[in-house]
Amino acid sequence: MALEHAILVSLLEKPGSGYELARRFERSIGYFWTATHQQIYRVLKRMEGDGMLAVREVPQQGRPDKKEYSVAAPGRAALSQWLHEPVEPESLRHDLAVKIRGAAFDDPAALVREVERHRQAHADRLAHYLAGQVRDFTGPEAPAPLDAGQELQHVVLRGGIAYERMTIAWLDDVLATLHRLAERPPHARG
Amino acid sequence: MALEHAILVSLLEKPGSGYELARRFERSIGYFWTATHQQIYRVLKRMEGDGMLAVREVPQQGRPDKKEYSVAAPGRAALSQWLHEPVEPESLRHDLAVKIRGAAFDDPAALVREVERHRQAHADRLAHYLAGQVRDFTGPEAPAPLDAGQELQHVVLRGGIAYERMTIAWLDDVLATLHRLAERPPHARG
DNA sequence: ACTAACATGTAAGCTGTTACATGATTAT
DNA sequence: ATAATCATGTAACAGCTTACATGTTAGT
Repeated sequence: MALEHAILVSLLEKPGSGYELARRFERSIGYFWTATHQQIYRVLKRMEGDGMLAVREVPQQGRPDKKEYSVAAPGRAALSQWLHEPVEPESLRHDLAVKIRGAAFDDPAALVREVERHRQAHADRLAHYLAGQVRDFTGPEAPAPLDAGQELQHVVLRGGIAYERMTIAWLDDVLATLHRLAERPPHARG
Repeated sequence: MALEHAILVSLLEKPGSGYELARRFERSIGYFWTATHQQIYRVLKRMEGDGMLAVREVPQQGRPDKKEYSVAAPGRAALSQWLHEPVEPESLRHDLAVKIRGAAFDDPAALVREVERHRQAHADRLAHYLAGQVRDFTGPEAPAPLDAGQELQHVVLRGGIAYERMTIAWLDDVLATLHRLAERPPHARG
C-alpha cells in the first residue's frame, strides 16, 4: 500500500502534523494520491507504533498543540526498500467511462451536462497546476537551478498537467460524440 | 460504488456467467474498471438477492454448468437512476509518482529500470487497444455504420488510447529527467 | 502425467469512506 | 453571534485483495 510511502515521502520533504499532512493531500501530494484526515491519523498512529516515525509534541501559542511527525531511520529504510521493489502499473477506475457505455441503454443526451461538469473540474485543476508550475518551477520567484528533489517534483507535476490536458481533449471528443448521436434520426439509434 | 453499475452495463451488452464477466473485466470493461472473480461472484450474489439480476442455470456439454446472469427490470432502473446522478471526478492514485518523488531521498538512477518496465506495460496496452480499435470499429471487418452503443464503446476506447499515449510520453519525460539528474556532478545533487 | 482453460466459491485481513465527536482561536 | 481555520480523534460500515479450496475437460 502506497499511503504509508506517500506519507514517508511527504514527511521527508518536510516534517509536519496529521492536520498539515491532510492539507498536503489536498494539494501537491494529492495530485497523485488522495487521503482523508481519518485515514492519515490512523496510519500515522500505526507507523509510530512500528517505529517508522518519530513524534514531537509542539506547544503553540494561540493554537492547539500539535504532534509533529518526522521520519525515523526504519521509516527511511522501509521507503528505500519499497523504491527498489517493482509495483504494478496502475489500472484505471473511471466511473464516467462506465456511465458513457451505460448511456447506450438510456438517453445519451442526458449525459451531456454531467460530462460538461467533469470537463470544468478538469479545466480548474489544470489551471491550478499551471499556476503552481509557474510559482514553484518556471517563474521569476522559483529557485534556479532546481535541486534534484525539485526536478522530480516538477516532472510529477508535468505528468498531472499532461493528464488534465489529455482528459479535457477526450471529454471534448465525448461531447462531440454525444451530440452526433442526438442528431441521428431515431431509426438509426440502436 | 461503480462495480455494480459496471456489471449492469456489461450484462446489458451481453448476458453471461461470473466467469465470463471476470474475463471481460480483464479486457474491454477492464480498460476503465477492474475487478477480480472473487469480487464479481460476491456482488453477483448480492445483486441477485436484491432482484437486480435474473439467473438461468445453463447445462453445458464438455464443460461445467454455468449460471447465466441477465439484467432484470429493477437492475435497469437502478442503472438509469445512477446515470442521472452526478459522480465526483476521479482523483488519481499513482504509485509511480510517489516513487518518483521518493527517489529524491534515494538514488534516482535506481528508478530507471522500473520506469522502463512501466513504459513497456503501457506500450503493450496501447498496441492491444489499437488492435481492438481496428478489429471492432475502423477495420474492414467492423460494422458500418456503428450503432449508438458501438459509438459509445469506441469513444471510451479512444479515451484509453489517449491515456496510454499520454502516459508513454510522460514516462519518456521522466526517463529524460532521471538521466539528466544522473549526469549532474555530485555537488549539484541534493 | 501435466498444464491450461472452464467454473464457482469461502475466509481473513486490509483499506477506504462516512458519520460522529470535541474543543480552541480568529475574523466578520 | 457565527463561521472559518486549526487540531485530533473514534466507530461503523463498505469495498477490495490475497490466500485458500474444489472439481471438470481438452490438449500436449
